[in-house]
Amino acid sequence: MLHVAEAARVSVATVSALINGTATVSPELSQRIEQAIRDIGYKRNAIARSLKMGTTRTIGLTVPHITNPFFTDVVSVIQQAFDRAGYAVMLCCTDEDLNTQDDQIRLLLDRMVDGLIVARVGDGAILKGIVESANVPVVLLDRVCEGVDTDTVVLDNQRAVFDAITYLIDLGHRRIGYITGTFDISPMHDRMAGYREALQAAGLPVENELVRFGNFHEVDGYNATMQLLSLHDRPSAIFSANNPMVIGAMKAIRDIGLSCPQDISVACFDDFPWSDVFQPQLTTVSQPVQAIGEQTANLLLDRLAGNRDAPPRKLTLKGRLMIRNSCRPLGAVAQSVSA
Amino acid sequence: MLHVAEAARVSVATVSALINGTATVSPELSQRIEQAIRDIGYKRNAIARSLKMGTTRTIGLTVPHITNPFFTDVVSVIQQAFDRAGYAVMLCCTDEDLNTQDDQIRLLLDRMVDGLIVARVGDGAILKGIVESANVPVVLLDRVCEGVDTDTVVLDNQRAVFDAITYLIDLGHRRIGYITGTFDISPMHDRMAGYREALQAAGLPVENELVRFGNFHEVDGYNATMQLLSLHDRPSAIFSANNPMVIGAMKAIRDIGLSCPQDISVACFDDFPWSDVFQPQLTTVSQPVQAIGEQTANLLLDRLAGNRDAPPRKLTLKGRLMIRNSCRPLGAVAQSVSA
DNA sequence: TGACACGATCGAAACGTTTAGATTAGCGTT
DNA sequence: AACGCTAATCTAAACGTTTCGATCGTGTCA
Repeated sequence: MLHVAEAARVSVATVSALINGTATVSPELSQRIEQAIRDIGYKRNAIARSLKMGTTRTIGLTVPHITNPFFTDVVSVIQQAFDRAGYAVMLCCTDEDLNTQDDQIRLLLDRMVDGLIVARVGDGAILKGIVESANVPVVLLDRVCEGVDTDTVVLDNQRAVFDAITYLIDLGHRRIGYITGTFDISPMHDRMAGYREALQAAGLPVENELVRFGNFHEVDGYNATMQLLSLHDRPSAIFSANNPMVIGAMKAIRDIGLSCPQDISVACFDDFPWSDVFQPQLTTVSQPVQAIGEQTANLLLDRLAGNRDAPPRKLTLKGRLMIRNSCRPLGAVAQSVSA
Repeated sequence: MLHVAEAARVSVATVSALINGTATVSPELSQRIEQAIRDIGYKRNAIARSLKMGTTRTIGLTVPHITNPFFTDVVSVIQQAFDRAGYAVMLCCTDEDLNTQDDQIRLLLDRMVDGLIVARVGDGAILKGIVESANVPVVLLDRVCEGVDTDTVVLDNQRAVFDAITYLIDLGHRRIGYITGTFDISPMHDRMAGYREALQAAGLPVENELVRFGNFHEVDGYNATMQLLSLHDRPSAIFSANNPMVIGAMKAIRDIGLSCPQDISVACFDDFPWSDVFQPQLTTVSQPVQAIGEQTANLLLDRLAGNRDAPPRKLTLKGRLMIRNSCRPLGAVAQSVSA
């Protein structure tokens, strides 16, 4: 900017005024300045601007895994929304690791991001401290964090799983295997509650041997399913509480020589774009990713626009059970077995 | 830092020296400073530091779509690599739009990113100008850019498609539909060359009616396949040059009442994590995403480590044909038809 | 004609760091 | 006792902006 000012024989203040439109500058000088800008190829240094203004027009976004299609879709929507609003997005993947997450959030705050969207991981204690000491708005995505009182967008997970399990029960299933991630994040907790609630509502027992834990990855779903299928009285249906693990479940079913839905019914949380096309067409709980992404972005953009003092807002969206052909009525299975 | 200095009764220079270890500071002052840092909860302002140092420890990454599993995987690997190296990643999705891409790259450069990874879009002319005027290292990912002489990581696309089409020909297919994206990006150009080459090597004609263009999205694959299937003499196999479009192709096949591989064989570029599990199990060209991501990151990290003057390096990796069950020997098809 | 308002422009401080060079103190040498 | 050397510390400039308040013509009005 100094060079531009010199070339146009004006002060830097005038150049700044013209660029930002913060004061009127005469047509004559305007033209000289614009010419100089073109000649020199001047670009405003956003870092210096950020330092002076105290705002970076950048937000931080942390998600557990970007390869999980749910997060991929949501990240994509969020990225577009902030792009439209002239913000850049710094993306971090925490890989479901607490320390990584804390490091990354600190990194983002050091860089003076104007806001933060966090699909958190693990225990919320440190997060709570960070969020409270940071003086930027934070939106929690997908996962609530007890004790952290801030804007949040989540799904009604309990209800969604309740519906899915109830559907299986209505089909005649009585022993339903359940593969879950660890309970330290709220969706896993709430989904499990939906499982329990559905069984209890149908007067069925919640059997510990039917509930298996994994660490969200495909391999965990594989191992969990192997265990479920080697049970003495094996389940007739399996529900996976997330989407990568169901791939593992399907591999286990294949490797053990069974097939879905003939031998075992399968449903899971989170939809795939190809669910309609490949066999078996999975019955899933579909999350409104577009809405989730947009609402999350809007909550943060609203805070960034200055609405800092409004009380925390919590948005709860509804999932939708997408019934396809991966679950069979148990009557039919029983018949074919007895036949 | 000023407050810390005051609280510890030292100068800011000493605080800076201690924090960065750029000079020895006495145990006594060290302790006072560290205490003050803890008391105040001081965090170094990375923006001010960047302004002074001329480096942000941030890189920019632009990809056409983050929802394309290929880019998702690569982005994930790159993100991890830079995370380990202490860099933040600014992610931008260009949505295959040239103007969006140019805007985003300019945005990233204004923010003084230390380096750039670009999976480019459209015509490379503007990109060329931007890259040359930017004085940061740039690595081209997945797509070369004629005229832009910089580090590049690509797949041997022509060879990969040659292998895939040759495989189909060996199965007995003679009329092979080909769905491609526009040729302004090098992979589409090279893949098409592989298609031609394979046909010519087998003495088969390249028929225009069998080649359909789309804009990379699922819906384009759908439309293209609809056109191919309504041809008077319809193809016995279809190859999709990217991965979202094959989903559309499968939907078209289903909607028209055909099935794969019984009625039509299908193969495509880019693997899915679930290809092994769902039916039909797609035969695909698998890219070594881990290696691509790592090599790309390494090239840039090497430049960032100071190796600026080495000549541009171009890495070409090999794809791998994953043969599954979505392609049928044409003999068998012919028999079942004639039977 | 002098006072005044107004529009255009500029000078300089500030944002929070890093760092070159100056200063100071302590200590051994001669 | 004077000197020089080293280690520790500090002063102040610089990075590239924004912005407050000052300055300076110019035209208007009493």
